[in-house]
Amino acid sequence: MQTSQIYGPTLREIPAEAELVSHQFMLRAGLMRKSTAGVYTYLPLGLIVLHKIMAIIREEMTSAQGQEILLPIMQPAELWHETKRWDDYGDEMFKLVDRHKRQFCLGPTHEEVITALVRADVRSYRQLPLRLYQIQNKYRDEIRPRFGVIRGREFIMKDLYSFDIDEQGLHESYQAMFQAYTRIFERCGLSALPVEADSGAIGGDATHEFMVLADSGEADIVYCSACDYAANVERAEFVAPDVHTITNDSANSDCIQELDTPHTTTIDELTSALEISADKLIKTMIYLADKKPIAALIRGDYTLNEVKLQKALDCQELVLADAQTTEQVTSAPVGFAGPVGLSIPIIVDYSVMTMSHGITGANQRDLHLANVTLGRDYQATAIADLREAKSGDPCPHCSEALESARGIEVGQVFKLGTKYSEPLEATFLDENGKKRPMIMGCYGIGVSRTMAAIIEQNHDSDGICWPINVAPYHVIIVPVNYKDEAQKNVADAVYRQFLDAKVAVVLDDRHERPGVKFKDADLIGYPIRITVGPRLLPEKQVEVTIRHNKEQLTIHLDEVLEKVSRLLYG
RNA sequence: CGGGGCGUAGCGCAGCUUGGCUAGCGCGCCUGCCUUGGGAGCAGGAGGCCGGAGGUUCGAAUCCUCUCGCCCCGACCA
Repeated sequence: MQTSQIYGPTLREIPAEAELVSHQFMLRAGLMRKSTAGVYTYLPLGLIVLHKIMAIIREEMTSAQGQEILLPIMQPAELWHETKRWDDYGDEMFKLVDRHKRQFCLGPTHEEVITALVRADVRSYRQLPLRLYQIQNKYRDEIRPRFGVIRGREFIMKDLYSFDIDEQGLHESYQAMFQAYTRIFERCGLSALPVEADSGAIGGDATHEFMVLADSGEADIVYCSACDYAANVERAEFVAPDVHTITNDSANSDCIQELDTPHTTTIDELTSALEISADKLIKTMIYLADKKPIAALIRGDYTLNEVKLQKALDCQELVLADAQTTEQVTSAPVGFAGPVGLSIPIIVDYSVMTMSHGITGANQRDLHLANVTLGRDYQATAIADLREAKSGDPCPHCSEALESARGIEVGQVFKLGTKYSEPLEATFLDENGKKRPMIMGCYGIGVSRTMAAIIEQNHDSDGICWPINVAPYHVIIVPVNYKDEAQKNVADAVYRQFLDAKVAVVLDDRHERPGVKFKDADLIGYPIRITVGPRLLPEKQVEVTIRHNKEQLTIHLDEVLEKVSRLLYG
């Protein structure tokens, strides 16, 4: 291919809308253009990269006994009603109506359709296990599309669904996918970390997310450098404290004392007014769980994790109560809530179990209570792990201090169990002729997002440094002056030589000044650049530049194909 | 959905507060000359419904109302 023929206009300036480097470079290098918020057109170079990522995925899916199919984007509402997700998925789903007033959605995910497909055709355990996958556009009406292709409303995803006869089979499918994912991201030139995760709206038991560590990532994760524990903070657990410590401590505690705390409503104000540290305080937060008020208690210096609280409460909707509700429930202004005397459910974090001299709100204006003790002064409806993990917290496996990082989620694997096969009645007859629901798993990779993640991890100030496996082309040949007969002849000859050797090569045949061509080559990120110029040509030599480390080699024309091939393919 | 910001040439922006001549600048684009090792130079040129609708006014990019779109922060998510 010749660069003059490639439709991929490069931009000198950074488009105002792009915040992340990956987004900026994808636009500047001419890989894609925006169509509307969260929706993009891929141009030739960008599409080649996508195809390369997909090819890697397909190979690994095939090795893991995956079979490719293509499910519809447009899906009927009835299916989604069967699993109750038509409403549960809510505003995030693009919904549409046909001329007969029938309702449809653009698939945000495909559990329903694929389960419906399999239930129609699979009846016997002899037909299982099945691992079916697709690479398909998905649609989610994101509240706020962001970061270019990383949070789009239309995006490309690979999703595989496994159907097994029992837990053991599911476990094998899960492991097979887990390992395939590890290989896929490695081959894409990414360092991706599998972390324990929360299963969210899709539901299910075990789940891991594959995170590409990047400061620009949206997910907060913690990991242990002493063992292999790693988790999304939504999920990261704390070990429950020893029960014996609790009873002993509370027996020794002093009686409740009232503290005058005029206009002192926040943790910060309390610590300075009372001259104590935040770990002596008990934060009481009033939430509305499915519209009913509940109180959640956690130590003053910790952050409450709403995902954990929602799980502990087993509710659909969880929001922090408004001021009015809080005042009604606690009969005090916001900032003076406490557990003593409350008549709503009280969920207590582990951190509060061992606190015998806790300071809490008194449910009365300008008043707090000291020495508040669980079991004596108030009762817990439930005790749970509600705390959000952060750097320095103990690892739940080995107690070493955790470290924190941010990550871009590029893939996730779920054990779904019978969450979809039961409501959708995807069943089979086992060897005893007994009807059983299939045991399912689902496994996704954000393909378009992976492309952005690769750029986040592989770039410098000049542009993208594509890993070879996903580079749109491997080599670019840049004649310094293509109008110069000698340079043109050599450049053309080297180009032909590489073409014949089946190397993915482009020739910069534009009559541009060299600076322009070098800048574009760096921006687009061809792994190897071969410069044909007047300096070395008399010696029958060319200059070979390695994009990712800027290393330059002088190579004789007779050896250029061989040496470059070795650089590329080892 | 709450908070903030922005829509003026393909891209990046000025002009708007205080209404007034033909709406500007840089980059890109076209033609010619010239130049060729890191986004050159000279000369000429094309390109605008100033996001849209309504209003105020003798007169609106500029003021008012409504609307659409885009971006950022937050709550939600591959």
